[in-house]
Amino acid sequence: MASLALAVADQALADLPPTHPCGTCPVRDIAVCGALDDASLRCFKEGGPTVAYDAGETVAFEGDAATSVYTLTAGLLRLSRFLPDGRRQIAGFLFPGDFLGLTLEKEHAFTVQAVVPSTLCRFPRPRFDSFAAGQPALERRLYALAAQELAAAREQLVLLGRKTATERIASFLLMLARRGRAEGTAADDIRIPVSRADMGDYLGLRIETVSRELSNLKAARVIQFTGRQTLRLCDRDRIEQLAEG
Amino acid sequence: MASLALAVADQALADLPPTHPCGTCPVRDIAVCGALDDASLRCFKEGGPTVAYDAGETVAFEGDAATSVYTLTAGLLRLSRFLPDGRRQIAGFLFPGDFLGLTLEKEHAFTVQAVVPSTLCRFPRPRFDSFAAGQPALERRLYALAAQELAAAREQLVLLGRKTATERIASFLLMLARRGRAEGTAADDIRIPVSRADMGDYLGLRIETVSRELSNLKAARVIQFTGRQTLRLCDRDRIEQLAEG
DNA sequence: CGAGTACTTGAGCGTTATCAATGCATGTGG
DNA sequence: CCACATGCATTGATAACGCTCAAGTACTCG
Repeated sequence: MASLALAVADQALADLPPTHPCGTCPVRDIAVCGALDDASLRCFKEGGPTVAYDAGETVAFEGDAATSVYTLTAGLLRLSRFLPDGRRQIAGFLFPGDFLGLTLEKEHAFTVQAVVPSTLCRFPRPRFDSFAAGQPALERRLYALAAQELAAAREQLVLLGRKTATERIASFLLMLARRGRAEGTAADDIRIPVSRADMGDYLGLRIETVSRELSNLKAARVIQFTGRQTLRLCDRDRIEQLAEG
Repeated sequence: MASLALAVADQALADLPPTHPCGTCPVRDIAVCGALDDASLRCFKEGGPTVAYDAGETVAFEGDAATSVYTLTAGLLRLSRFLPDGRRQIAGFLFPGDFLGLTLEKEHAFTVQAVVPSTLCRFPRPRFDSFAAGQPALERRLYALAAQELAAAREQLVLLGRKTATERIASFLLMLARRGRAEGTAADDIRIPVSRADMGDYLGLRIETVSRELSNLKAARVIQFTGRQTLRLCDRDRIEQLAEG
């Protein structure tokens, strides 16, 4: 399946001019652009710049006019909302290949920030919309992405509304394990790509609680730290049990 | 805007055979079907039955094969997830005109139940998918709906992850007020269409907490009950302040 | 009018938040 | 190379918010 997609992408790229920016795009086949053939892509990308952000930099503030949409080509972004007194909720993370701009609203509903140095491929929204209108495959892909994000958000609703701190941490680690596996990491090796603070604000917990729960799992020999951001699942059955209550 | 949509719908309906089920559909112009002209609609709906459920009945269980999609024509549905020990989280409610089936997954991710007696317009999924493939307007509408649901789910993430009980209740009441206004109710009159139990499981609170918070708002003269399920906002500024922390 | 269900109110407890201190890397300048 | 600053993570003590358990009240419907 993946190899088929790659083959198709290679085929398409073969016909792109050697200097075309999409020729070296690391997420060419997994991003929305994957819905386009080479001729469309060539036209599509004409003039759209690539932009880079350092760790911590803000791509867009909540309330800003959403004049562009993006594909994340490298790095990691977070979508967050701030309450007036400083409380923060992270609504989700964007990984390479993910699309930023799954909305018809004219303003950003969340603040978008780089967690680590990141690069994005930018498309002015009017251009993107008019282009999409003539490309049913692209629109279908957008729908598929939105449906997928919706499912993920609803899973997170269950976590935030009804799971205990232990269950939240266990669920989060399993989610990372799943993602890591998809990227080819050893099945039980996990890299937590964010700080404890981001983890807490994603899971609806304070940073101290995150730390304590991780320490509990370590003490129970369910996980084993191999670094501050890396760990190994020692007892996958147990952690799956913990994640579901 | 609404009147324009109605005019277009009337135009289209004028050409439908008098006995066509869509002719009397109360949500004809607001549902996904609104993206279709009369000829398409006539063909689209051919043979798809209307189904009815009593309050409390289950339309689909989590894990069931999702063999159909639906438009809710009357009533109210809830999407819920149950944890092994009986905890329940309601991920959302569906109101008349809403679409059930915004996913490409083959199984239902949530249990769907009628909150009050409800009727749905059913479409076998294979038929719906093949039909949609030839109707860009329908696919665009699906994307719009998914994007809208995604935004709503992310708002709810903020509520569940970071808001206090008081803030959750206030936010919920304002949401109902907004919805009521869209349907033409007096601006500050609210009908809570669900039980306290449903309210709690939607807001990540216990039923007792919901009750207590409502009592607090009543004691503070911010709201005034006109019935168990109906109330009036006496101090909208205050409640908006409460909702945002 | 009576039975059953839904909702409200109360008392006490537990999980997680808050406040505070300590630990542990990494980096900088003397 | 070490002293120190800085940023992030861990650990501890205490408190608060919302949960649990229990009783009481008020609808709704036969």
